Amino acid sequence: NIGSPQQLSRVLFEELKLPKTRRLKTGSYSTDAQSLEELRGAHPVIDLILEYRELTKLKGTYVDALPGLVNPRTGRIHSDFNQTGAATGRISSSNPNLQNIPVRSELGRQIRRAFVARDAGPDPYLLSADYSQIELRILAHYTGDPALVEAFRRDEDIHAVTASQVFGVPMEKVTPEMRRRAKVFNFGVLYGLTPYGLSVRERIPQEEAAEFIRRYFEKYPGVRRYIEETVQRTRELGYAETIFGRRRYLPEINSPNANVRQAAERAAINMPIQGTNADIMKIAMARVQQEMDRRGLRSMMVLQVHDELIFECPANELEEMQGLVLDIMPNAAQLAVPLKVDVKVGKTWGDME
DNA sequence: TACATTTGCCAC
DNA sequence: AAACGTGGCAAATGTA
Ligand SMILES: Nc1nc2c(ncn2[C@H]2C[C@H](O)[C@@H](COP(=O)(O)OP(=O)(O)OP(=O)(O)O)O2)c(=O)[nH]1
Ligand SMILES: [Mn+2]
Ligand SMILES: [Mn+2]
Repeated sequence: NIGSPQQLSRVLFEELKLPKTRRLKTGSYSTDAQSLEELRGAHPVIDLILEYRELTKLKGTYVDALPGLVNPRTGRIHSDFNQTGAATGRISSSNPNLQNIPVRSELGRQIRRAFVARDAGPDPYLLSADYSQIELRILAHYTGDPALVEAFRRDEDIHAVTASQVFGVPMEKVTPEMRRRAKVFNFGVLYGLTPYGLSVRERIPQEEAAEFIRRYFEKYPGVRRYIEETVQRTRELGYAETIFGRRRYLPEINSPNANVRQAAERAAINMPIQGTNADIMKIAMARVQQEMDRRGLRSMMVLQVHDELIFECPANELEEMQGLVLDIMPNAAQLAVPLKVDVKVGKTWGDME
């Protein structure tokens, strides 16, 4: 059974005697996609296993599961949005989780296309409003770092700048996939990614990884100061907090166990920023809905995906809704840098422009 | 049958 | 996973 990591591991490492991957805490060898990537070329079955994994993941979690969750009365999927779902202040979504609908692979995007506008008037559309580089903007506010602050006042795209530098290509040649990986790098380094971690993820030598991270902190020196001050402050107070005062208690930050303590330190670095994002979003949601009610619009707020709101709108309300979210969302908080929101419109969630 | 744990992976 | 953070879900496996 390819779906059993235990059985798969026995075939790969005992019967086929392929090179051993990293060890899990139980002593077995990992068969996750990251590890299997390294075995590509060692045996033709590896590519097939990776393909099997992608297909069974999408089929099992989404394609098979979602149709059964359509409410027969409304013909719609009704997820739970859990107000206290996350320790940072984020909400979570369950039964089903609509905050992790695929988007990355083309096959995944096909699943997203199943979410369509239908019930808002005679000619309904979906409208999405997503904050641009949101946690980097909050970081700029916290740190006051000159390079970060200047970049956002000039409306630059830091994810793209990082991509251009890390992949050694001019800005015009940065692809969406490169920008996505640069995003992982930007947030990863900010929240404690180590040279070891980066070397494993990007399959580069640890020295090279260390050099990328060194350049990141050299470019944005305020970030290191933020990290050190935040960890120290959390040690003293016993909690981390957002700009708006939301707290997360982290007693483990004073643990004698170094692993436990360091994990708490990374959580402490993350919480004020991820949590402020959540606070801003909650403020924006309340104000947007209030304004929609006040104007008596037929548009509906249907989804929240952490820094993104999705509305189902009649065609004749699209322009007004775009104006409304662009008035309210960027002004939900006044930070040291502007907040920016990207609006897209489409018939399905999978193709929005 | 019910529930917990482990492994893996989707999203932000 | 010691080794970015925050979640939820499926399948296999183990226990009661
Ligand atoms: N720690 C961490 N946070 C992430 C990661 N991916 C997304 N986030 C957080 C930080 C982002 O600012 C926030 C919203 O995600 P988005 O995909 O919308 O990215 P972002 O707004 O930064 O860029 P964008 O301009 O919308 O493409 O979620 C990640 O891999 N690690
Ligand atoms: Mn965003
Ligand atoms: Mn987003």
